[in-house]
Parts: sequence; structure tokens; C-alpha cells
Amino acid sequence: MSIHASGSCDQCSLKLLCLPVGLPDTELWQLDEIVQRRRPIPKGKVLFRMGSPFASVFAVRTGSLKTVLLSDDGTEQVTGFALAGELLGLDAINHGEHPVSAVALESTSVCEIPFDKLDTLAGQLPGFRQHFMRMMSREIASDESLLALLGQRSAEQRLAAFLLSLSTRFRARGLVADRFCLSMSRADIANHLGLTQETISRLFTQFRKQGLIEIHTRDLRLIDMDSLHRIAGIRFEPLSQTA
Amino acid sequence: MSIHASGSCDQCSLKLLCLPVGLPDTELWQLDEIVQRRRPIPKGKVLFRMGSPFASVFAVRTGSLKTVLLSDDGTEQVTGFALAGELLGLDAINHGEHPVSAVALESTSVCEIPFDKLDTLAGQLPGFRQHFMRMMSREIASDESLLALLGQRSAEQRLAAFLLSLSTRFRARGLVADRFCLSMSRADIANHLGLTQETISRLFTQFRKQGLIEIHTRDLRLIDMDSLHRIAGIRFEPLSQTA
DNA sequence: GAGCGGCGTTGATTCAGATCAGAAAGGGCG
DNA sequence: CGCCCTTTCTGATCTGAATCAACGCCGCTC
Repeated sequence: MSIHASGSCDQCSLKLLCLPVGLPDTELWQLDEIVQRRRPIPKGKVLFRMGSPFASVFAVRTGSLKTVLLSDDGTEQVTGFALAGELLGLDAINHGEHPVSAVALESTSVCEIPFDKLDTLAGQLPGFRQHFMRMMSREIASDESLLALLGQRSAEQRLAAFLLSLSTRFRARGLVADRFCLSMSRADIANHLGLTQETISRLFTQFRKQGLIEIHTRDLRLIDMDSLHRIAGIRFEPLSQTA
Repeated sequence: MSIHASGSCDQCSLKLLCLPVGLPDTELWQLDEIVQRRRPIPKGKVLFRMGSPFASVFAVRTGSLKTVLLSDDGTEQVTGFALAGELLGLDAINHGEHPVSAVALESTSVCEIPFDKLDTLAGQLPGFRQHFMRMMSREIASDESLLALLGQRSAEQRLAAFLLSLSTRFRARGLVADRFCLSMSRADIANHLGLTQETISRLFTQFRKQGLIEIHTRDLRLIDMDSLHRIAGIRFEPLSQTA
């Protein structure tokens, strides 16, 4: 049960990124009414576990998470990272259970939106329905970009594209685009990009020596974005909502 | 207006796989009314081109297509193959233009569903809305599995998994699971799996020599599915769990 | 502040799959 | 049927990233 009901969608700084997008104030309260605000999830703890029943979609309020798909043989794939304003659980609507686990990368708070109520609202408010479909669609499109990244690009290109994608997402959140903190470990980045931790580490030092970035453990600064773009080989269209 | 109106959803053999799923007969006619049936697309021709404006979702009636994402630098990624009963264009709802091109792999017929009408119907019929969301969700989940395939698996594992996945999809369409025709070229398979056509070719002969499959150009027979399953999903250790 | 464990870096070596180069097999068409 | 063109197959070689192996660093706890 959520007792921790600080804030409302109306007052939330993310309302231009998150589910409320496009909802007129006269309708926003209806969404607000079904949103449950939860107490923060500590770093390393799961929001939901792969295989667990699906009942709600989640929106990240603060912090970040990774989504991890565990295969039968024990292999893991970090399918994405979720930042503030992004939705989690869209992949679970179909089967009714989560195909991935969501793990907090830092202390993270989320809003819970019970799916049955969301669906009802989608029936009533065309604008909301359309926006929700767009968010699902964006998820598909961004997964496709990531597929192209994993299928066609060198390690160097992948990391450059990943950093630029993060940068874009931070900027969309009103943060500076050239200086941010990596909440995920090298191993998580590596896994997500289909590489190894050693390769990521080597690339970070290579980029640093080339004067493209500055990095101290997890504090990152992008110095030469143009070169990074050139390396990435893609004029980016964002990599992923969940990149 | 579509003049080529052969058949209706009600009579279509795919109605248990396609958009009509879960719609009671009393509502099916409403869907039927907005579906436009097109004349077949010849092999190699596009259904829609990357970058073109999005107006409709398409359902494959017969035949098959590949979806291709073209990057700025000219590299292509085959993001998927669409078989009968599957939807195309879901990734375009967000930006309003197609992020991929859809190319027919053989003579292929599709049904066109104008998205504005689909959305209206989604507002009116909860069952339809929920099913459509499930189809979008499934797309996301399956892209995530593919991500795991590209991120973590060897060439051998990728191809085995791909063949088994095709097999499953054919079976769901009432076809035999162990004998089918590959409508896509080796190059398409290779690209989709993040490999080269030479590797695919070598793997086919390897699988043949191991007695796992029989293959004559594009006519495939899966002989030892158990072994294919074993190949598709073994080895590797989990990766560090937290943060 | 000594010891410890998780993360990150660096170096040496290996190997899966890419690349390069042809040969063979179809397949459409005059 | 014979020609041409595309697709597929096979072999030889190369290479980017994985793997294997230490080691340093930082933040803990005791």
C-alpha cells in the first residue's frame, strides 16, 4: 500500500515526459487518482522480478533502474536502463508476467499505475490512449535501434552511441548533456552492449586519451561530442528510451 | 477504397492469431469494416519505406516480409521477419513515420488498418483495445529476447534459436513445425542475427552434417529438434547481480 | 588503520567469426 | 538449350574482442 503519496502528476517536473503528456488539466486528475506513489527502492533491490505476475506499469520518478532478462542457461542480458519519466513493464502486458526483472541502480522512486485502471482510462480519454500507444511504439522503435547497434556496430561505435544516447536522454530531462553520472557499472554497460567489462574499460581509457571524454569512476564528462558522433557513425536518432 | 475485398476477418483463417483475437462475432464486423484488403505485393517490393509517413498498421495475410532499418552510414539491419497474422507498423505510431522499411520476401498480401480508425475502435471496444496493447507488448518482449540473442549467444546458438523460433511460429499457424521453406536469403538471416552470410552457410552445412537438419537451398527440415534446443540454450555463467 | 571484497584497469594470449577470394549451383530468359 | 546473373558454398587468412590473469583502487567493517 502506498502511503507515501508525495506530489501529484500535476506538480511533477516530469509531466512533460511521462504519462501525463498531452492530457489537459481537466483530465489529469483522473490519471492522478489511479497513480500510486511508492517509497524508494534501495540500490540493488528489485522493483519486480522476471516471471512475477503483471498488474501494474511503473513510471520512474527519481533514480534509475536496469531491466535484466535471465535465460534458461543462466545468461543475463541487460535489455535497458530506465531513467526518470520512463515507463517499465510495457513488455509484460502480453503474457501477464514480467519477462524481465527491474533492478534499482541507485535509490529509486517510482509511480505505480495499475494496468486495469490505466486501460479503463485509455477507453475514456482518447488523448491518453494515443499517448500511451505512442510510448509503447517508441519502446519498439528504440529496441529496433538497439538491435541495429548490436547487430552491426563495433565495440567503439556501440559505446560512443550509448554515451550519446544517455546524453540526449539527460538533456530531455533538463539536465546538462555533457556531464553526468553513470549509475550503472561497467559490467552492466558491457552486458547491455553485448561486450565485456574489460572492453568497456579499455574503451573508456582510449576515449579519454583521445580527449573525447573525461571520466572519474562514474562521473563522466563528454568533451568532444562531434568526434563521438563521428565514431558512433549515426546521427542519432535516440538510441532508446530504455537504452 | 479497397476494391480487392476478398474475404472478411470472420472468414479468415488467421482470425485466431491476428487482430480479431478475442473479438466476439457481434463486434468483429466493426473491425472488418475498417480493414482494407490490398492486392499482393510482388517479391522484393516494399510495402512501406523507412521515413515515409505513418497512417496505417498492416497485417500479413499471406506471404512474408522483412523489416529493414537503414542507418546513415548505409549499414542495414534486418530487424525482423513478418509471417501471416503478424502486424507491421507498430513501431511507427510514435513518430508518425516508419522507422524501418518493409520488403516482401515473396508475393505477399496484407490487410491495411488505418490507424485513426483503429484508435477509434480501441476507444469503443475494450476487448479490442486490450488485444491490440497485448500485440504491441508482445513485440517489445520479443525484441528483448532478440536483444539477448544478439548480445550473448554464439553464431551456432543464434541460428539454432532462429530456426526453432520460425518452427514455433509456423506451428502456431497450423503448419508442420519440422518442415518449412525459408522465404528469406542467407544474407537476410545473417544480417538479422548479426552474422555474415558465410557463417550462416557454414552453420547450415555443419548442422546438416550433424544430422540436425536437412536443407536444399531454402527447403528446410528439422530432424533433431531436441539437439537444436540444446544448442540454442546452453552455457555461460551469470553476471554480477547488482548495480 | 589493517584487512577484505567488489569494482575497475591493464596486459598477454586466444579464438570465433569476419573478410577475402573463388567455385558451384540454381533460376530466369532469349 | 545455353547464357547470364544471383545466390550459396567452401577454403584461407586475418582481426577485434573475448578470455585469462594480475593488480590497483576505493569504500567497508572491525
